[in-house]
Amino acid sequence: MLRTSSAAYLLARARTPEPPELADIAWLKALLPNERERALADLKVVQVEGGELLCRVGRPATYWFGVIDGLLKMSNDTAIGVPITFTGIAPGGWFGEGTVIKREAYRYNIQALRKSLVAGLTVETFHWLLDRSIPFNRFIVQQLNERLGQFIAAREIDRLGDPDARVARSLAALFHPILYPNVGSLLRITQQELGYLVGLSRQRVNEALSRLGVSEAIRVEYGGVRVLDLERLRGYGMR
DNA sequence: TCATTAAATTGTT
DNA sequence: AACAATTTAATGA
Repeated sequence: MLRTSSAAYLLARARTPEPPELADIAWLKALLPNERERALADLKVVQVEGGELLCRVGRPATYWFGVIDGLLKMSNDTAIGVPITFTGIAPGGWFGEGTVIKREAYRYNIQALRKSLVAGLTVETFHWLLDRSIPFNRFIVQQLNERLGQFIAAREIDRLGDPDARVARSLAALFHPILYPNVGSLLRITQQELGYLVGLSRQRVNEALSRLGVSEAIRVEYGGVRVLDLERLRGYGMR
């Protein structure tokens, strides 16, 4: 039961965003009043159900997306059909700027792991801001820089043999304060969802989380994980 | 608002 | 993969 969403469909369902949802968009606050006004007018917010695809490989990029609430995953289908997950995208995270800048087609699938609120800025407005706003450019540069760091870290995670360490580092990535500023100290994610992201069974994730809890790096809660010590989580299993 | 019931999530085998 | 226990969400008085 996998529903797909065309850009037109998303647009048709979009509603005008309300202040509480937009209050947490970091880059909006840095804009000049007239630029912010235009961005606000262009922003669309849609609710997507768990399992829905926001963008598909090959579709032309029409929006730059941001997660208001919920959890998404970025993945790709390999030649043999086994999808590989690149990363999860948590509240406050924005993505797709690489593709939007080049005016190309999406190179990955973005799927909602559960019901989520997603904001979209059109390519036109994105470029309009890129052409005149220095704060906006700063945000984008920082965004690209941080994400590069995260992808390099992800390569290391893949090579880690210890499942506990993989869960720890993947979790730490989702608590990245710059890429996902609105996660806070409590990340709403089920152990099943975390299993999808890390590529482990739910049982193994459960086991890993228990140990991370014992080490005081996190506290396992119903339907989520609370970070007690982000540094400890990042360095779990290293010596 | 409260009690009951269904659904989701977790911990364990 | 299956099970029971626990927590949350939904429902209706």
